[in-house]
Amino acid sequence: MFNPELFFKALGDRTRLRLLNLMGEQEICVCYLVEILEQGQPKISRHLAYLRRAGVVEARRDGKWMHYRIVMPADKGAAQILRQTLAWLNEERSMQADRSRLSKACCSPAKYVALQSAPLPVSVMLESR
Amino acid sequence: MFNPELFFKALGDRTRLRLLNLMGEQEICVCYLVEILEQGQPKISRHLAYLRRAGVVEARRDGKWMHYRIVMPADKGAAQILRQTLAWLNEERSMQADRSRLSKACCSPAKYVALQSAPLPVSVMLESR
DNA sequence: GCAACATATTCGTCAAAGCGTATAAGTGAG
DNA sequence: CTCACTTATACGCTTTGACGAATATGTTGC
Repeated sequence: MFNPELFFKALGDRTRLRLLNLMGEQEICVCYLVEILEQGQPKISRHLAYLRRAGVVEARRDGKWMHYRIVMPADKGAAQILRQTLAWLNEERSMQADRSRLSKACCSPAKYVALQSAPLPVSVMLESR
Repeated sequence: MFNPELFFKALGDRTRLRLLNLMGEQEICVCYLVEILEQGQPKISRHLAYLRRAGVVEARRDGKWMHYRIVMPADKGAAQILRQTLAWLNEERSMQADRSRLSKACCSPAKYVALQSAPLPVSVMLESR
């Protein structure tokens, strides 16, 4: 029982698309999202809540931090469209720029005052072992 | 230069999804849309205008009548998502019911007072030759 | 317990969008 | 030109949603 209207409403906002783009395949901490998008923390939080209500993302608590990840809808059709959308975003220059900034931030979090003690995304942690 | 936000906003409304579902692969007259959805004519017209602004449909005038059809966006990613969305809608019971009512209305437009002289969809015209 | 930190929610305001009613615009028939 | 018909738009109203600022909630360490 999936609701297409709610699903597409969730995708109909630039900030939310940018968030989904940054989550991509991997879980990511809210503090990175705030830092990369350069938008107020409450704004990011509200959009994440919207995405969660729409069933597009899930959250996991890790001490003080919250990690968000994309969750593929049980509905096959919705899942396929979501995957397609992520691939589509991948081709946009501004979305590529966001991901590029994320990589940089992960490599040297000390440069970003707000990220000095932030937990790295899983993929970066694996790479740096 | 396609705008994902606008595109998804266009898909984020139940009435518009129903309209797209009815247009499917074929052009269709506004009067049928009004009749099948059982919604006020101005409402339908407004949603069609929204879809047109978003670049998802195009209109063709035919005397007093206006025929709308889905137009695949030039952007490859958007086109693919739109196609998948239509296929997804195809699986919904309520959407199937809409299409079923459309077929019935086309077969016996006389039953629908408002459709007595309405132009048939192209595919029905071909079948009835 | 408290203080510091990360995140979520509330509040007030504003713009966007949905709706029904009424009306305008475009077309064809007479 | 006028009337009948189809579709589009304007108007007023209500709801939704986006935003920043302030505040609340939840966690860790002391």
